[in-house]
Amino acid sequence: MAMGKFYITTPIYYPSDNLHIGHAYTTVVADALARYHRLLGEEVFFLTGTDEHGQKIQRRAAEVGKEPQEFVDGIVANIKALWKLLKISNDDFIRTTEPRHTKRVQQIFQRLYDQGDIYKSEYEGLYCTPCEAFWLERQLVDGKCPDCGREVEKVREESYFFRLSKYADRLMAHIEAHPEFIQPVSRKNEMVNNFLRPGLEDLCISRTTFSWGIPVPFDPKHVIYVWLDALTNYITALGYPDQVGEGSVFARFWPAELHLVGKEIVRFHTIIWPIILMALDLPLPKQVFGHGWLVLDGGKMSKSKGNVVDPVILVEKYGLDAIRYYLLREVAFGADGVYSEEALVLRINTDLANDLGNLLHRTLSMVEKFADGVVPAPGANGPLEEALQAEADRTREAMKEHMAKLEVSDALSAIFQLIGRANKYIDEAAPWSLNKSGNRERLGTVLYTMVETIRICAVLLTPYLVDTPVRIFAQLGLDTDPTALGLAAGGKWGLYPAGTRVQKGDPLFPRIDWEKEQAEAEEEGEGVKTAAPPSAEKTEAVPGKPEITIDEFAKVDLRVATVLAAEKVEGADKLLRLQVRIGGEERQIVAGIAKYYSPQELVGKEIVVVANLKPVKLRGVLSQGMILAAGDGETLAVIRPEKEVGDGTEVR
RNA sequence: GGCGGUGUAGCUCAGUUGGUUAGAGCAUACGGUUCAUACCCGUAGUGUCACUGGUUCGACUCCAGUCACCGCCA
Repeated sequence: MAMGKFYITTPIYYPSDNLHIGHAYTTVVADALARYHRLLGEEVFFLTGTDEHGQKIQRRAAEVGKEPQEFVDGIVANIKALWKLLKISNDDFIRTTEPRHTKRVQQIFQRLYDQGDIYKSEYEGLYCTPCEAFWLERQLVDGKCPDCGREVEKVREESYFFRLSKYADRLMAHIEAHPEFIQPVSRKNEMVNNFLRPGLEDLCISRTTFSWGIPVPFDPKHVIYVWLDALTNYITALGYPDQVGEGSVFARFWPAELHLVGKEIVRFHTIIWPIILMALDLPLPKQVFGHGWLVLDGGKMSKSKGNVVDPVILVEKYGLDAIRYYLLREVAFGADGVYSEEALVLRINTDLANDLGNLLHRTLSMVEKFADGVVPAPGANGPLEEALQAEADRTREAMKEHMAKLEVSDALSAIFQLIGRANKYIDEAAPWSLNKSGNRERLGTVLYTMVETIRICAVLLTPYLVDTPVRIFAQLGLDTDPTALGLAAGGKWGLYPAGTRVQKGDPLFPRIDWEKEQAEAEEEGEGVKTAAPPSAEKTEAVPGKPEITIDEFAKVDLRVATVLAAEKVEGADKLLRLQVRIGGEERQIVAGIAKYYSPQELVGKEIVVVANLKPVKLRGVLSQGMILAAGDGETLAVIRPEKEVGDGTEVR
């Protein structure tokens, strides 16, 4: 059978900060879809990357005294490490600062200019010089800059514009003719009603107010603004426009089947991007899906709110597949979902530990106890077996139907229904009774059926969980790759070779005692809390600790930080929750200083923090560092630079 | 202010073109089982389907209005 191809993309992320669980969510979903299509036997190209230009990055880099390229290199390394940790199976990773991208963007710009779709004109706006930002009349507060309150001035700036208006009708027609193009449909309505119906204005696509970008090829004082720079990654990564001949990656994979994007960037992907493609005379992507956000109680997570959830910490704590499962299962795709660690633990315990993990564990225990660890050949099927096999087939079909509609959560749900059926089957078939009564043939059938159902579940789970299916296969005594045969063949009943010796191991997912965990976190919090101010007992001897070398001292990254906000941690009388800025980065630090400082008196002050301390949770609140303070238990003083030096400055 | 959406069991949500006792998972209670990670299986629920009015033989499902929340835009 001739198999299709599947080109899927994530947004390219902006490396001004490390990524949080929300970015991981998008990418894990894309990964599951990519793995699923590979399992179907399709040729898949899965692209992700980073959007590295722009004023914000230029400024952040300057704040920490780095060149922009050096700055993004560091963050991009972290992003790549994160995708590796999450076992993201992307086929390429494009950075907009790579020569392969920049030269192609310039080629695209040149072509659009040559054919008259880009023209030079003037942009007039109200400009705040200190903020380097343009504002509209109505955005001003008392005629002043809404950010800093200073005067704005009317500025005329020469700029390049892209003729969006020219293609508006064509785009409208395309959206009407292809209802699946913008998903979910609520997003389509927003785009049509808010932008297309009122009419499109030409788009300003260059800037002269900053320099960190791709220069306009024939007018280098302009840099190409984000639209043409970032969106085009989806084709430059494939080789467009210079490597498009027969047999090229571009020829094979464009147009994309799916651009997965956050709902905040649907507009760019459904209006600007298609029009760029139309101007280039290229086919449009089949679908742009705007998914919801993973929100924490109260709002989108953001650095400044201090509610950022670091996926690295979660993976360390709960394991990769637990996190992947939670992300893929908990949120109905398209809608916003609420993240909470408690919900995560609940999912791990009920679905992964109780249902799936225990199913494998109890099955292997029975194979060991009742059949000396070797899976018997099945005898004749009874009605129970027929029903379960039919259910397994139905599950595979349900999974396919849901995945075709990007209903990842529902697909997983279907698989776990089968797992539930398997648990029920065991109760109904009651192998322990068969063992007691000595009904060997029937017992063999039942044990085989149990094992084979689990094998099929493992195959079905491979798009979502990456380590678990392999572990299941290993415990079942199989040394093959669960994905090897694909979905159709590998999901078929009866492939498990009877006579195989099982290799029972540790439970797949240990149950997590949430209550206990919370209690321990509290205790840990108490411990750190008392450690934060140096303890009184140590003060009698000055050389209280063993000698260290300069290298050992150098491991501690001490930095000046500016306190942006502070508040008491609820339920803890010693703890303050501080939002601090360390150069380009904002963080939350919990410190045991509430008895000595009111929240207000630190705001705006520069303090010194240990920036590379392993993050911990105190009273359930994440603390990403430690502040330095001198104290003897009676008094306590936060260490501050003797004069302002700017946050991010190294202390040594 | 414009456009759109949501409001269903304690919690998170499903509910197809209007049709008999409104569903699932989790949590709760009770029962069963013992192979298993105090696990699994079964049973039981509780709901004025936001509110008001209308259309209809019949509305959670259609229409109008009210309230609350949310999204996009201005």
